[in-house]
Formats: sequence, structure tokens, C-alpha cells
Amino acid sequence: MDRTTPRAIPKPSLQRLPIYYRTLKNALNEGEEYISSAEIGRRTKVSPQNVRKDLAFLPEQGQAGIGYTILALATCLENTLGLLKSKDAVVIGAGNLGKALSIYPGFKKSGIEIVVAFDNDPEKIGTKIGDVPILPCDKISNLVKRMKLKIGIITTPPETAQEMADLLIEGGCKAIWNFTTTILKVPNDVMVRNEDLSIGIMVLSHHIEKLKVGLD
Amino acid sequence: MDRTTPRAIPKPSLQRLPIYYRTLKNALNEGEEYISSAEIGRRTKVSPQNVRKDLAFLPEQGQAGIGYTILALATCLENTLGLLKSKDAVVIGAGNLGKALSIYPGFKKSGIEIVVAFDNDPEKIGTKIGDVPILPCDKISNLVKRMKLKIGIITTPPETAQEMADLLIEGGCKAIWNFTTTILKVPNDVMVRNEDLSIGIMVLSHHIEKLKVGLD
DNA sequence: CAATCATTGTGAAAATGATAACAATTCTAT
DNA sequence: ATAGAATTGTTATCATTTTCACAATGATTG
Repeated sequence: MDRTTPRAIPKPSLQRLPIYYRTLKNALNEGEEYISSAEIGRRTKVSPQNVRKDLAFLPEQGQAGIGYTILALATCLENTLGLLKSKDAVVIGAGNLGKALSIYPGFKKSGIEIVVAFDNDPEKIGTKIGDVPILPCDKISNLVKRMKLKIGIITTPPETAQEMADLLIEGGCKAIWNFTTTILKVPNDVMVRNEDLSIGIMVLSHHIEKLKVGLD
Repeated sequence: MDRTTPRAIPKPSLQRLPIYYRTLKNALNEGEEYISSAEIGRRTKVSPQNVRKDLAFLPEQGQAGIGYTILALATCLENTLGLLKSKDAVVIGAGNLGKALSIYPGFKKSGIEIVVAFDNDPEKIGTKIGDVPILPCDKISNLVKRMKLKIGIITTPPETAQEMADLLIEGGCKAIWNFTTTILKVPNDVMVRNEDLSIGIMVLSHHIEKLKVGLD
């Protein structure tokens, strides 16, 4: 396969890359230098063939008989995933979930920093979540434009989610992480990643229901 | 197809059922009585054929020329997803995410109630998150067993996640919602749903990186 | 009441994704 | 050196999921 020209990575593969990346970092910490697809697979519960297929989308190659150079592969993933570039983002909705995300330590590892949160509650406006100031929602579009922000995270009630998305897009935002149950309408060049927790809840509920009914 | 014997619903279909369910509730609120697969598809961004295929896993049928009876289909989904049965659950880890989930309003709609949270921080033990008391983690196994709890939600740091999962399983827990980056080892009869937010972060990051490189 | 329209359920086809299999490559050990 | 073990990249196969296409069904209308 031609590995010089990067091509679009299919969604299932793309979603596994962060898991591989974390595995590589762990292996590095354990003092390893090389790692095989079998070992990556063992640690991630992915078949070794599938690991190799996924990694074939990256420019970095393994060596037959040896495996992958962990450091090189990790660096390659950092580039592909853009982890080292610093990227500012905003959170919309300063409820419990919005607050939790505003100070979620996991963002730093990917170079993402939450620079501001928005909410329309007068009690919250002007206060801070950690270091993150809370501004009123009518400032979204302007501020996103002025700061050239590309990432917005929506945690509002579902009724206002579309409106908030429109404001983000108006400001030039290209990636939206949607924690609401609303299905957002956005232009083609804007990515939406839905993280609808209530789906998870209902899938769990279904599993428990099945247990009781005795299916499997 | 034989619709009298319920059979296992494939994962992709199962994940869409909650979305259909919400759509049906919305349509009911708007005073509709019937809905077509085309309309469900329009609202959920799923193709009408796919909607029909998914709904074919349920005992409830539509009527050619008319569509589906919203109320009947919603009720059917409530049964399939077990939404009306009350189910208690526990949250492990009373950090920001654990706190947010402990009082997340979305659980009620699925009949799930968070009855207790666990944490090992002496400052937190004995306090409450809303109505949810915080207990030390060494009580997990006993309490899960005593209350016959089936659902556990893990929001601890990754290092302790496996240990917490083991305690839940020891107590008889059959469904784990894992918000950590740890890949859990569990027996076959225990369902794990991973909700690794850092994957979402890195996928967003990748999208922004692609924009800059000029790919698509 | 026949013709038309909307709509379902489903079998076939296409697309996508995962697994299997194996030649080619590189290390290790004798 | 050579044999054997480990491991990759890739092609072929298999499985799953989605889309297509259409007969069948029930409502509506002139």
C-alpha cells in the first residue's frame, strides 16, 4: 500500500488510535523500546491483524521480526492526532457536566485548553470554574471569531443545543462535541461528535433487562 | 421474519433505539399519532430503510401505507430497553465527573437511580452529593451484594479502575460503565460499556489537525 | 369502487469491517 | 553460516451492516 500519501482513516480505526497511543505511552514508561502488534493487541483487546491494519494507515512502519519502534510510532500518532498542537476550546453550559469538563485533566494531554465557558444564568456569569471564566452566551460568536477557536463543547439542555451550535458555527468553529440529546444540523465542513450519555444509560438498562428476561 | 421470538439486537441497531425512542417522545408531545420511517429518519439522520430494519427487531410492527403507531412503538421500546423498571446503581469515584454523574438528571428517565457513591478521599467520605452519600471503597463489594445492585459506574483514575471493577463484580454487578481509560478485564457475563472521553478529545484534535494539513 | 398514493417488510446487492493465511524479513542461537 | 522463531504487510476470505428495490398493504380520492 502507498504509505507516503496519507489518506482518510476509517472511523473504527481512528477511534482505536488513541487507545494504541495510550498503550504505547505505558509501554515506554515500562522501559520498552519495541512492541509487536500481538502485544498491542493483548493490551487493547484488539486482534493483532486488526492492529496492523489500523497502523497501516500511518506513515510509520514496523519491522518484520521485530515489531514497531514505540517512540517513533507514538510520535507518529501525536502528529496524526495533532496532540502536540495547542488548541483552545470553549464549553457551553456551566451545569455539572460543563463544569466537570471545563476542568477535566484529560484535555491537556491532547493539547486542548478550555479558555472560556458560556452560560446564561446571571448567577454564574462573571464567576469562574477553576481558571475558566463564565461569559453570557450572546458573546459566543464574537469571541469564537476573535480568538479563532475551532472546538466547541455543548452541554446545555437539549432545547438550546441547536442555537448554541449555530452561534459556534457563525464564529467559525469546525468541531463540536455534543453532549446533549439533540441531533445537530450543521454544514458539511463541521464535524460533530455526539457523546450522548443517555444512550449509554439505556444500553446498560437493556442489558439488565435482558438478564431478567433470561435471554442472552 | 419471525417477530414472536425476540432475538439479540445487533449493537449498531441497539445504539440507535434510544435515539428513536426520544424522537417518538418528541413526536408524541407534538400531538402526532403515527410516524413513518421516513420521518423518524429525517429527525435522527438515519436512512428510512435502516430505521425499518432496526425496528424489525422489535415485536411491534408498522402498518403499510400508514407508518408506526407512536405510542405503541414507544411502549415497546420502553419494554425492550427496560426503561420503566427501577434499577439502582452506584458511582465509584467522587471527582468532578463522578459528582456530575451522581446527580445527572438523565438517569431518572431510564429508571436508574444512583443510590451511593464511593471514594477513598477521607475528606469526601461521609459527605453527600445531593442526596447521594459517599462511602469508602472497601464497602463496595458488600453493599453491592446486599442491595443486589447490577450497575456500576467507574470514574476513578485509570490506575484503580480494574480494582474497582473487581470489587463490583465480586458483589454481583453485571453491567459496568467505564469512564476511565483502562481496558477492563471482566468475565463474559459482565457487560462493559466504555465511555472513554479522551478518545473523543483526540478524534476532535485529529479533525482540526486534518483541516490545517488541508486534507479531508 | 377503481386508481393512486404512501408506506411497510424483506430479499438481494453493495459496502464496510474483521479475520485468516502466508510470503518476506529480521533476529537469535548454535 | 544456517536453521528456526518472531513478526510485519498484504491479499484473500468471511461476517456484518447498510442500501437498494420492489411486492404487498391499506388509506384516500375522484
